[in-house]
Amino acid sequence: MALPPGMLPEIEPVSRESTAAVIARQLRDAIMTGALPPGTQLGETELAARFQVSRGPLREAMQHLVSEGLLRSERHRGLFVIDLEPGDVYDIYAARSAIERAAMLRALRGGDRDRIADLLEQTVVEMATAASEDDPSALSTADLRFHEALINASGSKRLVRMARTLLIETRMCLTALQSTYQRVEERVEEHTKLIQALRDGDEETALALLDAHMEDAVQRLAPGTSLTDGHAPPVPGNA
Amino acid sequence: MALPPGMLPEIEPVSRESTAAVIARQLRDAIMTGALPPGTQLGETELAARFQVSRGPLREAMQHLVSEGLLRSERHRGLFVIDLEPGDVYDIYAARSAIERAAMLRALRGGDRDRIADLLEQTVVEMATAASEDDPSALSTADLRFHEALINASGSKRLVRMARTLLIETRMCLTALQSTYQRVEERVEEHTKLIQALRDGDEETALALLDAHMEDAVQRLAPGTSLTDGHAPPVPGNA
DNA sequence: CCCTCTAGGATTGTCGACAATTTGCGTCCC
DNA sequence: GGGACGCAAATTGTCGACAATCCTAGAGGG
Repeated sequence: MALPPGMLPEIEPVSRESTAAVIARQLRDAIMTGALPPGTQLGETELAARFQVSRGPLREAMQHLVSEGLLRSERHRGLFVIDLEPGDVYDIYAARSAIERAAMLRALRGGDRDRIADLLEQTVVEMATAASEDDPSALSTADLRFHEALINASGSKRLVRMARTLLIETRMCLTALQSTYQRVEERVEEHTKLIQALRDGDEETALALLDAHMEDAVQRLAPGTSLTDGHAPPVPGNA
Repeated sequence: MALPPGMLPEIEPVSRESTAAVIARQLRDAIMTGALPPGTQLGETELAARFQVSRGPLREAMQHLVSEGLLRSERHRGLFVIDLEPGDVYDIYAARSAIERAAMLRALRGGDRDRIADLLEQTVVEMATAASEDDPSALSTADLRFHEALINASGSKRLVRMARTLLIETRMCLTALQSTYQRVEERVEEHTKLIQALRDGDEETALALLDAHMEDAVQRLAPGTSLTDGHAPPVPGNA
């Protein structure tokens, strides 16, 4: 170990990521941003040619996305990008509400409230920047990064893992219904208030704001449904 | 459609499940029950021979289990059954608490409280039977089935999906620390009270009982940690 | 005696080809 | 003209072999 530590940061093996992981990430992004619209069929042969790999690694990537819930697989038929029905929007936000509530609780009680608040504020700055530049896509990305950061801050491996798919699905929702969104100032403001409550250690307010945040989103994306009262989703595409 | 409906129930194609899914399920069970102890290395070649399939479908099954979090994959090294550290126990129950709280809320507000309560009571009967026969393994299985039923009753695809891995990990915990468990009557009683609160629609009591149930389990499995106050897990194996 | 380098074995990663299944269309019979 | 049957194309499922990578053990040199 002749090299002093800290000199060459992040010098990692040329291929630190498996081929399948790279492909999965690319497809994830494509699905998330809407480049691959819901319902499209993904042919293995075609994709293998596009990525210049064999069908083996590609299948692996696809299966990963299937188990994440982004693709649905029909045996001997093909793989399709999931399409989100109104019932799914309800379901996604109900699940997110559960996860983020838990994450917030752990952040509140975990100790480093100020450090976490600082991290979150960073993403709000990104939101504000995107808002001032009138870039809805970047705004949604920053929004999601806020929630991702909150969940990461919880320090729970499993909350993080479970949230990954949910946040991607959320992004799909936002992409699909980008236009019908609220005033950007309001959207930024909601997050700012959330951070303040966290910084103050005000559990009741923080959880209430979080619930309201989710409730707002659900009512905007799937009008007529509600998280708090157990009102049935319009299209119950659930098990 | 000459056949009257309801006559031949569940007549499905001979092989409705993919090969990989069958293998994955078998391995899942083996891991869950402790037949494959934590830390075991799973060689692809060896397993492929045991299951009499090629490495293709087998790899697919393995990758599925990896993404579920039951196996950990070290590139070019092999696949290993995860071993749960005390910090993981904390993490598992924190996540379960979040999921089951949400499921309980939806069950409470969803409508069919009595129907759900009946379903749950069925699993408690299983628990009582296992208890009277002094079969700890069956008791744990029934216990898990209670919670699985609760989450299924929520009607949320995503809660169900996220809970699957958690319940398997819970089973691993119970298997590993089977002996140090509480009085069986108490264990059955806790679930019974939970059902009663659900049937009554008493949200406050139901949620409090659920929290207490989780807190009890965590303190038994990982003494010194607590879910409710944010007390740090002893071995923070988290990100 | 310790460190380094090298060769061996074993395991995973990748590939191309073959087999099984499904779907859609064309044809034939009624 | 309507319906059922059967064929063919396309796609997924499966397989065995080859290549790349990593750990281990041993010899050699300092």
